[in-house]
Amino acid sequence: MPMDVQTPRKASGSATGRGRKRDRERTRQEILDVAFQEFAEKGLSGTNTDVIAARANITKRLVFYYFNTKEKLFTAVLEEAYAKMRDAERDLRLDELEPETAIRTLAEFTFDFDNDNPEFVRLVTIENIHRGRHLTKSLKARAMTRPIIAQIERVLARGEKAGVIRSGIDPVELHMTLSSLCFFSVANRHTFQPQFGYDMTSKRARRQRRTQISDLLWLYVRKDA
Amino acid sequence: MPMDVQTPRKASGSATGRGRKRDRERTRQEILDVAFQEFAEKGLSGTNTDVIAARANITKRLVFYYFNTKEKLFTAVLEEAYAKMRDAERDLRLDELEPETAIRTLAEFTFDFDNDNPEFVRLVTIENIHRGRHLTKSLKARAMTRPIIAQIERVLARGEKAGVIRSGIDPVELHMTLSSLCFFSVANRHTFQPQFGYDMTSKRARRQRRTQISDLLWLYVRKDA
DNA sequence: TTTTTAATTACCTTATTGGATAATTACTGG
DNA sequence: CCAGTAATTATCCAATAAGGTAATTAAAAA
Repeated sequence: MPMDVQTPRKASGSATGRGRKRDRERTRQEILDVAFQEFAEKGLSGTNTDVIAARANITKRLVFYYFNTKEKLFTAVLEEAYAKMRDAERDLRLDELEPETAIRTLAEFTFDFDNDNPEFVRLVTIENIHRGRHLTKSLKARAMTRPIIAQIERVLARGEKAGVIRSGIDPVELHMTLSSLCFFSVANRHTFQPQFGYDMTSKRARRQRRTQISDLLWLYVRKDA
Repeated sequence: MPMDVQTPRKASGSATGRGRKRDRERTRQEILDVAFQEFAEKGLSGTNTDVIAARANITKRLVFYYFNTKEKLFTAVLEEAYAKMRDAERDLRLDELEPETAIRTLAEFTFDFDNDNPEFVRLVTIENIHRGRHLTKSLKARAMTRPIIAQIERVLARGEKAGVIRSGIDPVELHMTLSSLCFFSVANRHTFQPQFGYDMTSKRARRQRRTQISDLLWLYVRKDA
């Protein structure tokens, strides 16, 4: 059921009345923003390019003018979304924290990010349904993950040296464990809730889960007494 | 790109030549089986009912004759898939195992189930993209989960009494933690691999992850020395 | 056998939707 | 201020696909 398709840009905010200033970057970005929402909401085949155009107050032709195909638009949306997350990760500055705090900060950050950005989680989920074929093709993917893995590596090394973290932990494995726990709490809430009566969106459940995951992650890496 | 749509049932296996015996249950089941594969592969909007019909060697009309709408067919597929998993869970017989073995068996079972049934994982993922609206409507969902939660509860109680498991563990929370870890390793492998260079499908990685999860789960519930 | 019921098919209809063609018009550099 | 470039629109199209109508035929009941 497509929503009502408005005519392009009549009274659009800052515009001059009929048609606004031509601005390549702005138009491109508006398409990306709307497409992000639409793809996250409806998936790849579920998304209608007409609707994207309408919501961005432009003609459909423009969408293809800038992105050529629906798939390429999806790829661009995906890349931008990942880039935002990796940027946020980079600002974490785990190196300045003592090991336990660093691990817990990482856990809480990841949990908060996923919970605050369910559209991002949905987008990643959708990309997995498509077997990651867009991300694989794009392949700036690998480079982007290096910083976070490197940060984790350094925390583990410091903690080991300080005698508070056990040895032999694979930073990628750690990251996967953490991602699993955080991602699931957002991605699978809709099937989990009706089955187990556990509403993961409530403030209380969310805080509890956040603590739980932080504890679990620390338990996983810390050196036993 | 729909695959070539064959004409209905000409040389179909056990048939008599032109058209086979009319069998309500068999036809229904064949539709369900094909639909399961198609939905798991292509999602709800990505699936074409023409293709389902062709692969089941029947006319499209029959699909609607038995299931009325595509959505209802999807719901039926989903219900059957869940039922199968819950059945397998029921056969676990955790009550006959000592606490640590029971926890590890549960962990390994869940891991194996998800890894052996990626189509199931995909189907659940797709249902989450649709915000669980089919499962919610069906609502035999809740009843089906009771057995596994009850089993976990009993294991925890026994372990507590025996002094090997700590108190205060919520069985649903435990189940969620385990599901997260296992589900992610299948559901998100396609975005994880190109980003982190970690191939979760290899025999070695799979065995390692399985052990890892079992250890982590036990670490999570066991009573500290 | 005949009648009835229900499984099955052939064919149709209408809405949707990626993407294409071609004209237009707003900026920009000279 | 004018010409060229590039952003933008209006319009079209062919393929797809969910679901419907009505006839047909296999099996069960009588």
